[in-house]
Amino acid sequence: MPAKKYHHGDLKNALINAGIEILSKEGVGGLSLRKVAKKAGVSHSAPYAHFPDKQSLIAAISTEGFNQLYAELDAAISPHIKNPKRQLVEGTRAYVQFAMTHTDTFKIMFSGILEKEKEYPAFVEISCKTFKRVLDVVVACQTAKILKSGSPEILAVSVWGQVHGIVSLALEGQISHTVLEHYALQEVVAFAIDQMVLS
Amino acid sequence: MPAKKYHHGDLKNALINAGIEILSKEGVGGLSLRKVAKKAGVSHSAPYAHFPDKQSLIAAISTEGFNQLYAELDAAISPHIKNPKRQLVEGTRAYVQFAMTHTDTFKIMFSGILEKEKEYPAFVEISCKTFKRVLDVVVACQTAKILKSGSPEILAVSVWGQVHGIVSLALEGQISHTVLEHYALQEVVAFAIDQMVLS
DNA sequence: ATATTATCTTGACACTGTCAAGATTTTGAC
DNA sequence: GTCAAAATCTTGACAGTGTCAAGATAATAT
Repeated sequence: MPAKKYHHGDLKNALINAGIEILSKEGVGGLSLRKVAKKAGVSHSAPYAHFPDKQSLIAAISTEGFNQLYAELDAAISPHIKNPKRQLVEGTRAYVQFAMTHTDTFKIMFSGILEKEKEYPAFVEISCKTFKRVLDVVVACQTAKILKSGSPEILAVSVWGQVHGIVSLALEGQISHTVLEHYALQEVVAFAIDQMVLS
Repeated sequence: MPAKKYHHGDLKNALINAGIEILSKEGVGGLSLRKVAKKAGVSHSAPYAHFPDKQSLIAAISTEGFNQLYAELDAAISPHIKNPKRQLVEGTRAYVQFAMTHTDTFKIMFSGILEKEKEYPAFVEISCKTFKRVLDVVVACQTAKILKSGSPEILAVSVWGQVHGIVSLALEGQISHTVLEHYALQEVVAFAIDQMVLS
């Protein structure tokens, strides 16, 4: 860390990381461009040299979140090339783990705070890449007769939606105490996935 | 509509309705207390006589949304007392329909914009009541051997999460074009639910 | 070395949520 | 019915926000 120069050197990434940090400490509501700028040690308008507007910074943070999610998913799945069922189980476990560990990043990625996601190519790319990874696992499970045959895309959406929905409801406090007091979220999701598995 | 008096008469509900209207026209990002006040024809501070803060108005709007969701769910389910499977099918259809028709109300209900939902008793009540309604259907399906036996609460969470997750992903544009171009959202959800049904 | 570009600062603007002080109306106690 | 208290609404102010314009500074290219 050199002393503060006029030019920051890597402000763009510094802003993204400052944003992620604020997000985890103050939540989505506490995330402002000016706070991010201050945390990065620059003036309140400096971010505009790197992001055309706040939405664009949010897109960058979300993209970074997706990159991390993909990495964790892949790390959980890859060791089990020969075992489709464990791919499914460990993948969903990693997804739930990510959501619980990086709650607010997860929210900003999926809760519609980012309004025109299609306008951010990097976001679309990693988002599609992630879905493709899910698709791979689903196809592997289909050929192993662990999941029903049929359109793999729809089935992948079903599986992802299943996990995503339960996690989302839990994060919003919509899942009744009687459930979450007796079972950990991971168990609930595992149960749900088990519901879809054949035999 | 009487001419404008100093006292509005039913400002609280007028504010809620103005909020819902703004929500549907400008989305979550366009919802501000001052716009709501203007639309209701009062000064920018008038809302504070009825809501302690913006979160509280959002809670009221969300509560109203849940009331409507419950009503539509119930209307779709009740006609089929003797047929648990149709209860399940028509209930999910109504849920998807609600989300597609009142997209931004749905978002404000479930996307964590409301930060401390537990502090709003009316919200908690209708939210629990809705879950109970889902639970009823699930139990009926279990006794009819249409859904697996086991903890009905977890199963209800699974079913609700399944539908909710797919709908949420679709609303956020996270479901690939190749899926949503060839199948309507209702079909995708129906497929997913069919996946859980026995036989 | 100089011109161009990228980066950053300062200052301003309209908009936001929120509060305080006061005006107006309704309600309740007698 | 009168009058005090409470509820409702307005006006004015404040700090914080996203965003833009103008200018300062540094890096790059010619």
